[in-house]
Amino acid sequence: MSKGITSKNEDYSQWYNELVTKADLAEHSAVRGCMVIKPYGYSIWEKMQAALDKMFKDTGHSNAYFPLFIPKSFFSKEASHVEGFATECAVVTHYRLKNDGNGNIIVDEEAKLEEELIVRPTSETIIWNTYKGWIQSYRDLPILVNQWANVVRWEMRTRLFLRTAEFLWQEGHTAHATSEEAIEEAERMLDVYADFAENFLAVPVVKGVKTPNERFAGAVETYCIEALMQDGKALQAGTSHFLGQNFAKAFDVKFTNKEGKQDFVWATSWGVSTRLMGALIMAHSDDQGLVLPPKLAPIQVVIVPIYKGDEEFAKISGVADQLSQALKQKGISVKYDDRETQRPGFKFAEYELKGVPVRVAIGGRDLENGTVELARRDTRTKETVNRDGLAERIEDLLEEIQTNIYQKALKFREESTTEVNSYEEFKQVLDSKAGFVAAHWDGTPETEQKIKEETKATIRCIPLNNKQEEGVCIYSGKPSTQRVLFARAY
RNA sequence: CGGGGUGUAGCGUAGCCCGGUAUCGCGCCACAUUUGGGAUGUGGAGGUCGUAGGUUCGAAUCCUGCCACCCCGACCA
Repeated sequence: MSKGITSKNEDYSQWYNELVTKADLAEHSAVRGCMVIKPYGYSIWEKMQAALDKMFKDTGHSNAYFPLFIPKSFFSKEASHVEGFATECAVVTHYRLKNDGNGNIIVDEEAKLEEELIVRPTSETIIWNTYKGWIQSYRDLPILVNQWANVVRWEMRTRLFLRTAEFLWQEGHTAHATSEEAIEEAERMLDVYADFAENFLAVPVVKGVKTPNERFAGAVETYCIEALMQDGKALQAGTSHFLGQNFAKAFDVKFTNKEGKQDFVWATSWGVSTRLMGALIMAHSDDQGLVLPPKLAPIQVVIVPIYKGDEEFAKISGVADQLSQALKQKGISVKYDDRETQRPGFKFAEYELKGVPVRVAIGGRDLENGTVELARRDTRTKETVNRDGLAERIEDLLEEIQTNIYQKALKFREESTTEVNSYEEFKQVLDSKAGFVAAHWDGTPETEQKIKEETKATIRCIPLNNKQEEGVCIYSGKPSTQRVLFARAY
């Protein structure tokens, strides 16, 4: 491993790519657009899963699993849905290989599937086909199901975690008796995502709704959380959709309501993906490597011994083991790095690269003084502290770090959000400081499209509970009642 | 998918124009000395030059196809 990584100011993209590979999060695989998530990266994802899964369960949802393959005919049942996904679907056409006689393995043309199968890009169709059999009466509702799965979207251009051809995610799919209840569900799950982003990822997000242009294919309304990365580009971190009766109508899912009348079922779907890993990396990390929020760090505390000779090493290990035990009792994950093959400085650099929030170094002087050197990753500061009450102190420090990196990200977002009142100003801000640009918009898809073509900026969302104010559209000059958030986005 | 670029040991590279089986650094292995911010010395191992063909007495080098990655566009979580 070479020393250091590219500075993020020098080349943000390269900084990101190097960070992902050098911090051992993921690497490219032999398959185009697909990544291998390495153990360290996967353990962060597992922590995200655990936290989210609990939040889903706490809001009444259960996990289930639906097939990877979807009959092609299911797709054509919802017009806008098929339009949205058609261009990026992997299709299974055959079910057997054979030897061609020359030692080559080829597709057996005789083993052609009668109906081709789509590798799911999302599961609405297979799930609504299934729900049809589950729902007869209002008494069967609501259905509150989530699945953890992989999906495939044949992307032209991929980036580790941010956009890969195959990615991991969760997708919630719920069915309700009324429109109100479904909207409430979509909003509830948006709140769950925002809560997760802010309290676990330590990434502040804006909750909002998408414009029709940016809406999910098949949705009536798409809610989203938008985060801002350190390069001033926005990242959609999660979406929650109110699907209306679109899928119920496409798959003929009706129920008998309390009045004894037939009605179509109301639906939602919502998801977050391994893209959150990208958000996590780009929101906090620096030129020394990852900065992980303690709540998602696989290793929260690392202990590094600094010793001369076996005897001192043994004594330090004794102190380290004691501290490890005390920390573990508090539910803090700790690693004592007693490798004799690496020197302390090397270890310091390595754990900084991997984003371990707290480092404890114990040396000969500490043995004499009853102290340790306590270093925090977020500020890269260190101090010598007494061993008494150290576990408690570290417990507090972890919380402080969690709060600090959130506050830092929040401050950055606030400084990177600019209100503009003219198109000139709009373009100037986009090019000079980027970030979110709050501007009046006339509400038409045409204007949004023009602005996108001319500036690469899209409307990230119309914030929920947005302040209403009189104004004129920066592009068309037509009247507008509120500002929307524009940004260049991932 | 269109334009541009790259692919040589685990990583980063020289060599390619002008064909003669490969350079350097880091890392790796052994031993010794070291250990409070990426150690030093000595010795050693490791390469079908992305891949498949072609030209040639001979290909990392020339030609063609394919694969992958990076940057820019269109598309998208």
